[in-house]
Amino acid sequence: MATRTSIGAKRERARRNTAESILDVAEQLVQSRGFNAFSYADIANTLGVTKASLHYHFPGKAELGHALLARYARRFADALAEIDRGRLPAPDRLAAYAELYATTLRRRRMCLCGMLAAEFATLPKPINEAVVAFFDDNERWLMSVLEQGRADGTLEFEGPAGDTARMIIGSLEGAMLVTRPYGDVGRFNTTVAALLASLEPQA
Amino acid sequence: MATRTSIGAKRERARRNTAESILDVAEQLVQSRGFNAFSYADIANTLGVTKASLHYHFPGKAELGHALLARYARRFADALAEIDRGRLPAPDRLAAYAELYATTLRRRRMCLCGMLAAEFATLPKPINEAVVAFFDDNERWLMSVLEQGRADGTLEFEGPAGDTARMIIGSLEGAMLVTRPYGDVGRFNTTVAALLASLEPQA
DNA sequence: GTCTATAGGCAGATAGAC
DNA sequence: GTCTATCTGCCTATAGAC
Repeated sequence: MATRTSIGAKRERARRNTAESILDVAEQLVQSRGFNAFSYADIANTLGVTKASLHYHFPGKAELGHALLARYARRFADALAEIDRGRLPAPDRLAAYAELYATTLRRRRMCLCGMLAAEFATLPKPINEAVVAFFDDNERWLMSVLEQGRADGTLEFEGPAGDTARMIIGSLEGAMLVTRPYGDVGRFNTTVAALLASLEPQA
Repeated sequence: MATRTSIGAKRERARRNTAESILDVAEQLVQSRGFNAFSYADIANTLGVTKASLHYHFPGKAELGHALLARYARRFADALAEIDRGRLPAPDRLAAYAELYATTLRRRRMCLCGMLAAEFATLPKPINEAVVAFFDDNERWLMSVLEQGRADGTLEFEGPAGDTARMIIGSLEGAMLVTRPYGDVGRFNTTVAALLASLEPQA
């Protein structure tokens, strides 16, 4: 049968590249405008193809969104793994983590999951579940950094590490959210500096 | 001429009440679903009137949104004035401020301006300007509380009060944003507790 | 003030040719 | 894989009767 597994490797690569291009454009649109504020027509016009063509790669908007989120979560996990690879002290890992957000903001984008969290009440269930999973992953990673930092004395905070992890995620997402209307990254940076400083051990 | 000033006071009141009801429903929809995810049809169905009737009170969605924001900002300012009226110590004022957010969250809503900040790139200019003005107002109020607290020794923080004010706004907005997918207000409360504790003078 | 009726556009989606 | 053509439905908005 003429399934995808039987088509040539070259074509398969082309198909994947098209799909990736679609996700690239969709990602930019969702992160800057929101899931409910972009259409297949937007992507089609940007790429110079028709809407029908997009439906070949992603049957519907829900599937596109889910694929988008899966890729985003994978990349984010890779970025965290890359930070870990450096074997940096805990405070430096936190700074590197915050820098991931700053980079997104400099591209005038909101965190994908922060945007989707705002639209949560209107999204398909699979997308919602992936959003929660994303935050859970972030929380776990931060918890381990925080606990390590507290153990070796490079970080200082009270209560469960999970609470502080949640506070960090919330603060970074919120700083992004409020900063974007001002278009001023400095606004974000001062908040991050204050946040990281509050976790430093008292002299 | 048959302007609004010439109609009876009774009718004028009825008109205002209808307009208020429309704003009530719109507010609920925007805060839970977003400006781009509700329609005149949603409001009309909820109130049991037709879409055309809504257009009598608010010519278009942009005007409705602007009126909504104006009312919200006015009420928020009133709430802040009410907090000031109590002449509480600075830390208590901050707690009361955070409680405004908590109340919104308990009603399963996002801060109106936090939601609109997410959708910023897609909104009419007048709405965007009102969103920025709202955050500016909040920042000013927090600044004065923070400075007063630092002066009388009830609060402790480093750097300009404006930076800490921005951090507080961002943290509260972000905590709301991330908490909503979990539907667990406790998540929000732990962040707020940590935030307020970090501003307490060191023992 | 609220209604019916309707315009005009864009959304997401599908069928079928190439 | 991408196209043209088309469907259906919902959107914002308006005209005009009551």
